[in-house]
Amino acid sequence: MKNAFLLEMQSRGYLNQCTDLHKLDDICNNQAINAYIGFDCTANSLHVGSLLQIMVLKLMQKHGHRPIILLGGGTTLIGDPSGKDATRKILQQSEIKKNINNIKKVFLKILDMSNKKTKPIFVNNYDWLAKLNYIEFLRDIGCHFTINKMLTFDSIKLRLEREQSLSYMEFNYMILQAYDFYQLFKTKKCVLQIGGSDQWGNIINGVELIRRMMKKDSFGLTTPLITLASGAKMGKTEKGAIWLNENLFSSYDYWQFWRNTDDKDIERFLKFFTEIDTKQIDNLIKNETDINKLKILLANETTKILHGKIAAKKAEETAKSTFETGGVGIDLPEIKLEKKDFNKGMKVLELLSLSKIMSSKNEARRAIKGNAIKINNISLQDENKIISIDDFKDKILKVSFGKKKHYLIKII
RNA sequence: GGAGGGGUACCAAAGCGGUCAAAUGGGGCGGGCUGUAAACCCGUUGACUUCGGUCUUCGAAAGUUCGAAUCUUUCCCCCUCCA
Repeated sequence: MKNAFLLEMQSRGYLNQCTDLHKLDDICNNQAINAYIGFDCTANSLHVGSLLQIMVLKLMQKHGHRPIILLGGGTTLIGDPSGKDATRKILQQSEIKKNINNIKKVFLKILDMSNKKTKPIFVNNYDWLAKLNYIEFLRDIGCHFTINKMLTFDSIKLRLEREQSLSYMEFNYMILQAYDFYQLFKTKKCVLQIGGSDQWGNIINGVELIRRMMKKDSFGLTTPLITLASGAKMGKTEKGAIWLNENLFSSYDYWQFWRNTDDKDIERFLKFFTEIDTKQIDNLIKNETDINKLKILLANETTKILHGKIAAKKAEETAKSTFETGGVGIDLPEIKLEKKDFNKGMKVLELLSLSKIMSSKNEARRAIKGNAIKINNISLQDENKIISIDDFKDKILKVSFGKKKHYLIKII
């Protein structure tokens, strides 16, 4: 392999499987290619679980190739059964549209929009899928798929083996995705589809379909599934989702997320999620004795990519003043309350629940009993304490829950 | 369509008339140790409370009972086998 793009894919650990790496290598050496990745639009933001794919798109741009971003308004209506035990909830179209708009913002921030040659193309498969005629589709496309083979794909097989029901609607998902690739191949000269390793089946179906329909070569490539050192999937879980959209997850929290990376993950993550040269990363890993410095580097670089330099700097400084000197950082979440509420003083329980720091008074009580609440860095023992104006310094009250969550209550 | 099994908290799963706001495990959150790490140990995990209690919750509704997650009826949903 000699193509710079693919070599870097490899050295960063982005390569998992490819339909024909040698041929793809040749093609990439001779021309700039268009490649696509499809993103699921069930939520109104992507989370870090999708970040690796986005980094791949960014890397393509770096090497002069053009990314195509498929925001699947059509397929989201169906729901990919890959890796799922149960049918997803069915979304309304209007909701999907909203999601797409919001998700798109992240790409505009991360990817380079200025270079005409590599400027990403956004497509929505609703545009072609919605127009399909059922009978025609079955005759033209459906005839290329055998049930025998479809049943052998993991997305289907696992679901059936676990005796979970699979609707006919979901069963069709892989055909639609194959059709997407075929469309993009035909209309956008897209020769490569990239996806997570769970997409392998869906991807090779597309490659097959293109071969059958057009007698032409196309390629599929998957990235590895990233698991955390703890074994958990990255970015998931209902409560702890690490959203990429800033309105759902602040740049400071994002910085903190990376700062708290497991020691064992640090090398992989530097390669996956930053643009630092891989040789330089190897050096850092070898020579840096303070792993926390690497974590800060990781946090800075990742935050820079998503939220920009200034946000990264602010987050770093806030972390410094909050964790190292116990002070007050500018980037800490601010909660504004009115002055008149404090005229007669306010019970801490009231304050904690009203400010949404705690979701209920009971929870606040429990936290106080568990020694988890600090007011202006002083551990709070008395759940009946009354907070008055005098407790504020320069109209600001610092409230901490645990060691890591700090809030500023501001009087207005 | 016929026969059987089942729906319990974030998830898995016990309970099968009162001692059940519901065992246990996982997850979450917090505390300790540390390095804002891991591992480990401990606590906590429905809401409100004047801390005495009060209210809501075991698929839904109605009923039996002094008393129901537990019994009865109807309905909804899921699974297995047969057609």
